[in-house]
Amino acid sequence: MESDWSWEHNTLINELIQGMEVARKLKEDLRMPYSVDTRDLLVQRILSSYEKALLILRSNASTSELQAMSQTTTALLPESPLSVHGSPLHEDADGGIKDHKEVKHHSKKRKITPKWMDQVRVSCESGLEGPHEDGYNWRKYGQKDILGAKYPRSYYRCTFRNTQGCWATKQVQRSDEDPTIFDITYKGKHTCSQGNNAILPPKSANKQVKPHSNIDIHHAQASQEYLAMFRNTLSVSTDKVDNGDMAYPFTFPSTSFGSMKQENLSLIPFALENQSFLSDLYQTHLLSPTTPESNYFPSPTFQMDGFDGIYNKLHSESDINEIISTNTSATNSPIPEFNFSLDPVEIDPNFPFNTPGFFS
DNA sequence: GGCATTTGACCAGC
DNA sequence: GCTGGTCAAATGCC
Repeated sequence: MESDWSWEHNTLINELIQGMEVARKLKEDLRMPYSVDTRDLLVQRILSSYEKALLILRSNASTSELQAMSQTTTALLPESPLSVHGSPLHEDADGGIKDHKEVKHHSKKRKITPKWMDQVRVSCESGLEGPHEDGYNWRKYGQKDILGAKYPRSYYRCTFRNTQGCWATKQVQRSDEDPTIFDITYKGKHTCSQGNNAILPPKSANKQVKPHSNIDIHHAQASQEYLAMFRNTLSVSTDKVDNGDMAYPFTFPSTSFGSMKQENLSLIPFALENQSFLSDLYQTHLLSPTTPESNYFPSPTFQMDGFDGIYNKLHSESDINEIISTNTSATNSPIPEFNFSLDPVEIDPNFPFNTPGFFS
């Protein structure tokens, strides 16, 4: 009980601190000839922090529910170990917020589905292709016109459903507002061999996936999902649990994620966003707009397990919301346009850079 | 031929 | 009765 309150308390404090930090940053920006976009971004972040803080204060939800809410964004990863039962955060179909909910299974037609679901938003710069490359092999089994929706909803299930009994499914719904955005709802965990993969499967041909035994399954899946989602210059955001679609502008490099080298570093913003000093570090050292693309990620040692290490540090809703609440800023340039403020860095001198998993 | 996709039908929940 | 989710036959592709 006490720990429950402690968790809420810490989350609340974190949100308020974050809001304060961003407000301070905005204040600095107001003295500089920064773009309106940058200021909008900062304002959005401030509002987001305070909304979340208020939500915590107002919420009648149990601590576990709040924690579940906090973890919602980690569930950007379809394979995140999330299990939320009957959270009041989930509205019905009319409410539109269905990030997680218990899936009933008492129908012959509607087969048994695992007890968690997850929803992510994926936008594709091309606007033409669906976000079907998420690292798993899916087989489309249906398509339905949804009432009130401009575009039909597609239903996919794991290719290995029959061979390996994998009951993971996903639904893909193109957004009415922005056809380049797809709402993807994942249901069920992959119990097939894909679920154990740490290595992104090749985009080509046989689609066979080789297992990787050394990486924790969830993080492996997480990494894989991230990689796959961004492989085609996708930007991803989760639906805000509390207030719709506010997103922070962010664009990813139009480079292939097929090899887990420097390109993978573009995942880092997700992990760093909420760690202000890390965020600043990233923004300054890795994302300088004047820096050629090849120099975006100057540290060749900044690799995937480093990301995992950072990913491990993410626990609160703000962590993840900051990380994945992104928006597409599509450009035709091969060099991504990062709508971040590039402020001077204030690196915590006590930060343990030698922490295992950080600069590995 | 094998596999994936399409699409109309079926079923259960509301 | 309407709607969403799933099934399964038909079809297409490699």
